[in-house]
Amino acid sequence: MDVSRLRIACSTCSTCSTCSTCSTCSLAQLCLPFSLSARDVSELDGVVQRRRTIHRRQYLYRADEPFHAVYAVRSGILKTSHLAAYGEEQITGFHLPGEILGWDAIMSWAHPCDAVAVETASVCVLPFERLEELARTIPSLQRQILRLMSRELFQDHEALVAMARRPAEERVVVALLSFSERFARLGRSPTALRLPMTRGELSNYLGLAPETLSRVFRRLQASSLLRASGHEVVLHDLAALRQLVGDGASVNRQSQSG
Amino acid sequence: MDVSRLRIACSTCSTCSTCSTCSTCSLAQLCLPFSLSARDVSELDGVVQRRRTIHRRQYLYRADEPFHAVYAVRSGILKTSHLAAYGEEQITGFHLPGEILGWDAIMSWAHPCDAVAVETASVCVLPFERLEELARTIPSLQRQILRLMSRELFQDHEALVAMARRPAEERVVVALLSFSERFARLGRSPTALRLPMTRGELSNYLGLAPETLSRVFRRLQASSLLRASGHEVVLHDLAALRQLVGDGASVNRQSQSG
DNA sequence: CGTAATTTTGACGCGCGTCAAAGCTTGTGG
DNA sequence: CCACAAGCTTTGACGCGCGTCAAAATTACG
Repeated sequence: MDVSRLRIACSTCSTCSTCSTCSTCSLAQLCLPFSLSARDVSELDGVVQRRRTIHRRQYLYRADEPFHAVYAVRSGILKTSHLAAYGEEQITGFHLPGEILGWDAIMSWAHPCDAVAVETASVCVLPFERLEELARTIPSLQRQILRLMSRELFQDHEALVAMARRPAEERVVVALLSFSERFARLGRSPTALRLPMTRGELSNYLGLAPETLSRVFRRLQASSLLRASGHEVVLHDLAALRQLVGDGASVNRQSQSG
Repeated sequence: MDVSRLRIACSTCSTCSTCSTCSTCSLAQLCLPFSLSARDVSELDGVVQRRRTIHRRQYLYRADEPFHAVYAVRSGILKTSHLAAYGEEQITGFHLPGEILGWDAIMSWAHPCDAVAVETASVCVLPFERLEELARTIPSLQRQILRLMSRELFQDHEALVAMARRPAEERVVVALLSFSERFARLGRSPTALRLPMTRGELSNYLGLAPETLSRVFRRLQASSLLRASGHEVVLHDLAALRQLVGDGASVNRQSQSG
């Protein structure tokens, strides 16, 4: 799927008129690989007018809250975390600009997890029922919604596989490479990463103790595969890192299309 | 969502004319909580005509095969398994009658995993593009597809949480309780389970060594919480098992609606 | 009924979680 | 702009849960 073929004009993004050139557009994920009629464009535009800003540590939504909308991240990073037994939280995802969260609430019509800003973030509110209606009249939008949910399923399966079979070091590298690719898609550097979440959040996401994550970082640093200081991480050898986790292509085969 | 309100007549299921009374109907998952016009019914019916039988150990589809359809399980159990690094497989799900698999292929238009019959199974082929078309004219079908994918997202997150935070024993019990509920929904006993997969498959699914699973079963048996012999497992005390994993309601809050 | 696959059992070791304490950041108020 | 406090991160010591290996017991299947 060639990103350069995106042709929808999108008024929510102030820095561009066509999504094909603007990788940080909050609606990159909803922008369609096919052209839309002017009418469709204006309707889609109408859906995405409302914005919300969520400051660091604040909730976008909480578990058990009624479901009204999904959210496209415009800037900043959010995390979704589930309550595990007992009291402990488990982070199931970090959500970068251009990504959409909230799909897991459709079934029960309530959010099954908390969504919290890891750093101050801005999101675009996409009222679900309006999106649904619109999807009926715009086939490529319907397809795109299914594609996005499908991708999330795929990614969750990848995460499950990593959790079940990979040792600590590989899990960390898998996560770093995932961030690298997603940042690259946003036009940022794939090697100089700014990870605003705490070590504790990252280790929780990976199913590790913070101490273990720290030790893994130390070891990777000793092998000069990366350099980490605070929230800045520099990956020195992407190829070597990819090789470490036994791949380079297959792990994230799906991640470029969207 | 009251199952008794299901009113769609479904010709693919020979044992009933209305899904409200037939819990084993292969299309239970697609049957809608709202009534449909006679025209809608016949169109939906047309989509689900084709069947496939898959014998034990045979593939329904393989990783990287092009995507054409999702599949509703009519009878038997299938597993979906991903290739992990290196050579090792990781089972990401078991699929019981009434459940639908294949949604994770929409994004890349190719199946990201293998689907194999754990015991001889029969599935209903649901050509995706016809389903998509139909969803445009039947809003409640569109909604239902989104709900099903949403539920799978939710369940994957639950699995992730269990994998990341629960010790071996709890993971096993969580899985057993999940099977119990799903069998119950099919009108089978929630306490006398027939688990056709091998211990190796079950342990793989749980991210454990077969030896560990065996020992966990022995311990649970010693506490007379259950009795396992071969593929037959009898749960003696559902309440105690639920308490063991710190819950009974919240873990599967979403599982009854569908 | 015999051979292969699966399951169980025991012994053992290691990866990673836990605990505790010492650096290091970050943010706030004087 | 510095000082102090609260939180975050790192380090080391230690123990345990679970994976690994090996072999016996059981089951499945031709």
